[in-house]
Amino acid sequence: MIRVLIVEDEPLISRLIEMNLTRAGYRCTVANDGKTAADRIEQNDYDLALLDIMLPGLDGYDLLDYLRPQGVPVIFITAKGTVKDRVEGLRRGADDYIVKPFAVEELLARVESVLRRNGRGSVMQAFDVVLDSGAHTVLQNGAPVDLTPNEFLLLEQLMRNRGAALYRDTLYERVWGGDRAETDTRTLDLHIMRLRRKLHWYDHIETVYRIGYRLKKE
Amino acid sequence: MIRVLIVEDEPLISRLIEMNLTRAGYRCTVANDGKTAADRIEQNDYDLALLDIMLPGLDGYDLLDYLRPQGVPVIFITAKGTVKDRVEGLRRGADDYIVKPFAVEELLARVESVLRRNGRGSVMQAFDVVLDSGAHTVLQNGAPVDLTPNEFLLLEQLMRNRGAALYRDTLYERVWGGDRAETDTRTLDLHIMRLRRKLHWYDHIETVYRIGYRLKKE
DNA sequence: GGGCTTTGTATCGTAGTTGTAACAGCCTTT
DNA sequence: AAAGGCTGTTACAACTACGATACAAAGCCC
Repeated sequence: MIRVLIVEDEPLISRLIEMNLTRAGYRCTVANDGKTAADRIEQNDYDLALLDIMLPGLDGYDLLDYLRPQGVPVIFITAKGTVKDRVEGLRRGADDYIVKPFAVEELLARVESVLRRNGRGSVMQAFDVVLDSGAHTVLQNGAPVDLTPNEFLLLEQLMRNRGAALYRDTLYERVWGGDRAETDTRTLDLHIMRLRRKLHWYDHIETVYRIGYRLKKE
Repeated sequence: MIRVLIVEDEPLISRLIEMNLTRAGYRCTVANDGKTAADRIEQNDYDLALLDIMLPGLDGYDLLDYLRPQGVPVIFITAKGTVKDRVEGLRRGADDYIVKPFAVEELLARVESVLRRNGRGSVMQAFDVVLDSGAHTVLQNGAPVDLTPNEFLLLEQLMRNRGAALYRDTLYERVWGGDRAETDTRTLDLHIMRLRRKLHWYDHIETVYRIGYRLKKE
């Protein structure tokens, strides 16, 4: 279980973050000001902290000083996306920053990326496979499976959206990058085939004709 | 149940949208201005928001900033169909836009398309059949039914507009694409037949002579 | 640079899907 | 009741999409 501390004085924002991270499988704690945040930090171990810079009482920079010695990675949340703020945050040792307003995808991506860099990630399971996005490992029945980077990304997408039919476009976009608009190549099919072969998941990964692919539920 | 937030200050328009979406099976909430919309957003989870850009108080762009972080897809409703507005809306992260005045069919089509792209398929039920547009599956008495893509789309249309007689033109347009203006082929009848046969729905799908087809209500 | 892995294109075969043609039967109007 | 248009059904041929293999290009690690 990955514990995340959210320090943010705007309830609207903190609730958004909490909701989305909780839904993504993280355990969240929210603090509205620097003082209570410091208390929480003293009493608990966190795997990640999201800090608003501008806070009543102790500000984000102060909290960073508490957290860094503990080895807790920090992502700053800042309203002003000025270069100055950004540089200042990173200079002081933040792992990343995110500018309000932000897209939820971006938030999740950064959280995951930071956790990954720090050796922590979310763990997903489907059938006989356990995928650890932090450690970048895939185990099948406890035995490691050797996947290439793209195969890993593809599997991650399928597992993250288990049961849903994912459109070819969507998969191309999420695995190969947003600029890619290919629908006429066999690349995706090829990678699906390689996944099926490596995992012996010929039945578990279902083809949805003319739509895309879907990871069986159950 | 799919929840849709409609933010629109012209009662005539908002009522029109609400009526049609409600009839199509969505649960709607209407807000007349940006402030109340923000309140609603805070207190509820929505699966989709339809935002008029020009609003008293907070405008559509402001609301977009609240909604995007939550992962709520957004469709802008704009009076001015200028290229500039469209681009601006999409650039800021809207999923789609629709220009006033609009056809109801277009509205429904865009709503559906956006929901689908965002993986929020609706689950509909009629008689012994459950259709999940997200997973792209159809179950009859719990057993999966194998439908081809066009059969699936056709069934989806019938179920979404249960009880209403759908014109042949309308069905052609929604299933086969808007550019198609064929009324002289047997294609639609053929697909209706295939649906009736696969689902044993000889009575449930009714023929409306000279008009089109209708899915029986009860 | 050499050998390895990874990736993507080209290609072919196959399975699944689709629509037209053709005809039979039905509905409605006159 | 007859005529004329509409719909139901079948069969088949064209078409599209996917699975699979081989191979070449690109990246990577010594």
